[in-house]
Amino acid sequence: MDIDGRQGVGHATTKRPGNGAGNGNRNGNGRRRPFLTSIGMRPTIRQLEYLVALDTHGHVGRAAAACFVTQPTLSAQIRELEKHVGVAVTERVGRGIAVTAAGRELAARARVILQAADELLESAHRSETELTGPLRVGAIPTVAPYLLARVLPAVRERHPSVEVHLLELQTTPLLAALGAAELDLGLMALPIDDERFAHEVVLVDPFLLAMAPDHRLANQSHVSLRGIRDETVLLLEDGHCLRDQTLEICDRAGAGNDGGIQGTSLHTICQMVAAGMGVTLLPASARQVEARDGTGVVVRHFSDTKPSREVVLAWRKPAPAAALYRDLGQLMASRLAEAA
Amino acid sequence: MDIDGRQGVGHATTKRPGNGAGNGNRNGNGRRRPFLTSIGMRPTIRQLEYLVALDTHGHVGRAAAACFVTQPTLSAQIRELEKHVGVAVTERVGRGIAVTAAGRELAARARVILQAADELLESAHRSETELTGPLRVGAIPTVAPYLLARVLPAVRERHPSVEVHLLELQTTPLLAALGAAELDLGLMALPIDDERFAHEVVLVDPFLLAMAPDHRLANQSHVSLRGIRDETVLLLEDGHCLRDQTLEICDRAGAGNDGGIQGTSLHTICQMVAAGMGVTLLPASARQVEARDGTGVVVRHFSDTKPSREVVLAWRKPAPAAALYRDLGQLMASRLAEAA
DNA sequence: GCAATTGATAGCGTGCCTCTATTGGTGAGT
DNA sequence: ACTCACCAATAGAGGCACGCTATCAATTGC
Repeated sequence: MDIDGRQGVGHATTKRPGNGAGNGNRNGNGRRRPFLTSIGMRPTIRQLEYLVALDTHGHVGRAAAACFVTQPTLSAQIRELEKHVGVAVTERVGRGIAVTAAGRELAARARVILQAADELLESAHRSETELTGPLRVGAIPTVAPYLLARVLPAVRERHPSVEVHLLELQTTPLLAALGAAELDLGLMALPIDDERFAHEVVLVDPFLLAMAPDHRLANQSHVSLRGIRDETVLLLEDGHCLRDQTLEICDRAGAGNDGGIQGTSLHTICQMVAAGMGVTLLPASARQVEARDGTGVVVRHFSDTKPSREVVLAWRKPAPAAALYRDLGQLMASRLAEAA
Repeated sequence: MDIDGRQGVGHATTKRPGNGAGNGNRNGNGRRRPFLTSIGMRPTIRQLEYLVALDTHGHVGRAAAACFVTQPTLSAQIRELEKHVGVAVTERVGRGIAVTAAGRELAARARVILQAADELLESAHRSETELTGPLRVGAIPTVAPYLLARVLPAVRERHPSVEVHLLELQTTPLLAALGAAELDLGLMALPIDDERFAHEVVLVDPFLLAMAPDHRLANQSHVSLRGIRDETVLLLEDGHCLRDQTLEICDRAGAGNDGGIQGTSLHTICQMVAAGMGVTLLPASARQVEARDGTGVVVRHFSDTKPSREVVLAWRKPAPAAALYRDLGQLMASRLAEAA
């Protein structure tokens, strides 16, 4: 269905039944509405309602009463519809009327259309308290693999008729897409230095120190931040916010980092850790996936400071569904909290 | 979908966006249109077109141009739609707009509706040259079992999108139903003494004399009409036009008929004939079914006069599809002719 | 910072939809 | 056979809503 497409439906002589068209066929640009276009050539919803009522009651007067209009009104609109579609839908029989076979066919189709219109209204009404339709969600790569599986069920449950489209993007392009309304929601980490966006914290995600099981720090139950000063801390490649957060923490720990080794994903980094190439800061949310038994990676909590990142659900402040987004963020937070 | 039914969709505060309602909510009977009814609460087709255009182009100006209206017009209608359905479909982003998730959902539904409306138009257009929809056909019992199977394929072929509803009725109730527009077509035998109906002869159906194989007339290749004077001619029960036609032919042959034995169907009559209870006049159209090998019934042509009935397709003269009906009758006639 | 672009708003005109009142036509009752 | 009741179509008038032009507010790009 291309609203712009001109389809070769005949009937060049018919005039649109439209609603108060002013001068109708011209607009300011001097462009002329071509006939043979699908715009404005369709019957009115109202006419379809009248047709259905007429088919249902088989009686003009009662059909009009059912539509809460007078009999001449319904008669006129039915005649208008007949003229417009080029086929007789009624036939005088005795002192009443009968609906023709073509009319019954059209009425059946009209019922489908009215039904669809009602469902559209219902859907719209649902949209006031519930997310519906295609919801485009962006998630940063260090969050998507670990948290989406845990929060999406909640989304589905709270908003059954939403259709989630996922996109994995790094923070900067994610925010750009969010700002351009190419995305509706972002699942990412603070900070977000942009006044256009609001957010709800869904998880405070502590960093753990990940290392090979035979690492010298592995025999302690906790490690101090200072302990990583002399370690090779493996980093993600540029663009990942997790890289920046890791660098900042290393800086706080007084550890210089040359940034020589870069991994393309957290999973890759962990495999390098398992290979004994170094340690890394692993978000606790990734622990179950990346540091479970058999992965060759173990984690240790930090003893003194508790470095962490805040994972948030973000959206454009003026988004009409902002309230729903915030509720959704809170729901995600509670689900993640009770899972812990 | 009951056009009359009040469905409990909330939104009592919304006002219909309707088209020039005059005083709108009242009609002459003093009846007041209740809120919470589905009548007039639906969005306009036009608004749906605008919404689809907006979703397609993501740009108010271009969407308006695609709809051949000015930008303020489209903007206003979109806002009207938003007010009406109670949900925001656009969101300002930068100097342009974006369609919200709810708006995309509504647009998707709107596309379906517009598509259905286009199909309705196409269907209506087809109805000008082709029968569509539920076609209610009545056939008399002495025609239905023998001719329907031979003419229905032609109907299906010529009018693929018609849905034939069959009813077996005797002539009188058939004409009554046809006159009351409870039927669209009748397949029956002449005469039709009613000026309200037109007809097209589809078959001249000669009467044959049916008898048991060991009957005294069976050894002749042809029988004369006089030959049935002394025979017991089995008759259908009252109400069948075939009974009246048989009686008239017997009268012409000078045969008195007491009408003592009556069969409920032609098939029953033939079984009685096979049992040697008498002879009967059998329409040639029924020959293949009722007098084929193994039925115990044989037929002989009449030698002198050629009595027959005319099977016709009948319809109300003012029926809008009268021309199509006549064409259909001619098609049936040609199909039956080439089958012979 | 200025100009161009985009969408929203204001104000106005036209025409379609709706109404009331009436006519034409059919069917039923006396 | 005539009259009355019923039904749908037609005529005429009015009001609201759609659509237009003109303008403004806001944002982006030079």
